[in-house]
Amino acid sequence: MSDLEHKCTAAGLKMTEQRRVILQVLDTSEDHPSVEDVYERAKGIDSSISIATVYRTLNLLDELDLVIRHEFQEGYSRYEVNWDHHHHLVDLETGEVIEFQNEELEEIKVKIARELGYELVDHRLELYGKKIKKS
Amino acid sequence: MSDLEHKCTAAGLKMTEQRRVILQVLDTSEDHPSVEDVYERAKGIDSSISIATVYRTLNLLDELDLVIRHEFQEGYSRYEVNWDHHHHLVDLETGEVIEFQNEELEEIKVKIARELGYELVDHRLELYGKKIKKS
DNA sequence: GTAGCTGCAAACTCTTTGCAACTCT
DNA sequence: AGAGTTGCAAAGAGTTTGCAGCTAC
Repeated sequence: MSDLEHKCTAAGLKMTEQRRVILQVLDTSEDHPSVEDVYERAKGIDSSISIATVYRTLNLLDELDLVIRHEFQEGYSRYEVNWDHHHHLVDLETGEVIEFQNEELEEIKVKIARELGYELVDHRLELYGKKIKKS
Repeated sequence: MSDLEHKCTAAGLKMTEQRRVILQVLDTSEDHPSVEDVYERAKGIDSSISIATVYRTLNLLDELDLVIRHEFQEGYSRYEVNWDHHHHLVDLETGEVIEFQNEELEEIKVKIARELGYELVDHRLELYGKKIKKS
């Protein structure tokens, strides 16, 4: 039983076949799949699954904070398992998404929020860039 | 003639009555209005305006970088005039949006991108927090 | 047994678009 | 005059939902 499954049952969710499949898809995806992507991959394992179930499951996982929903200005959502905290750099030429972490950044964000009189609960940072060509 | 109007005509856009109204709305809005908000405010000035025109105009202004489109995880876009560069802290309890700037942050972002082999073109940062209560 | 979950299809929200009429320049 | 713009209504994309049947617990 996977870590994700544990967390779901611990939260009181019934572990149905469909959910098991969706969790497996998320668990083994190295990218940031859209709902459609998750649906297609899940259908490869169990072709009877419905996209409504994918939507409902991803919404549940998002509420439980087991998954992170991204809106990279594309008009739809993309998801990833909420393992470690990191941010994204989107390659504007290829669409490739690169993950990174930066401790200095984390400290500054907390500091900024505190200076404004706020306790930081969540935040999002996305960088958009072009690859530097060697010349 | 407003600064925004100047930039639009300079970009080759025809200055129609509808555009003048939309620009005026954006110019005088202190918040981050949705398309619906802009539409409602514009109708207050010229009730014959259509929401399709608002969508088309905001898309044009976004392409010209005269306006910034935000997606605060709400399922729709919000806009603001691209005057000075800043970021947002969203109050999770009231929905209030607070603007801030931070030079240190700007430097780190450029540095992170460069370390990943990228030239920073654009970026978005949003903080989500709760007001610290005095006790 | 039953509360919760599913698939289906219809509905909903936000946004875009084809078209004929109109209007800036 | 002519290219660009508009309002309208229809269509499109993404997402949610009501319902009857099914399933994990």
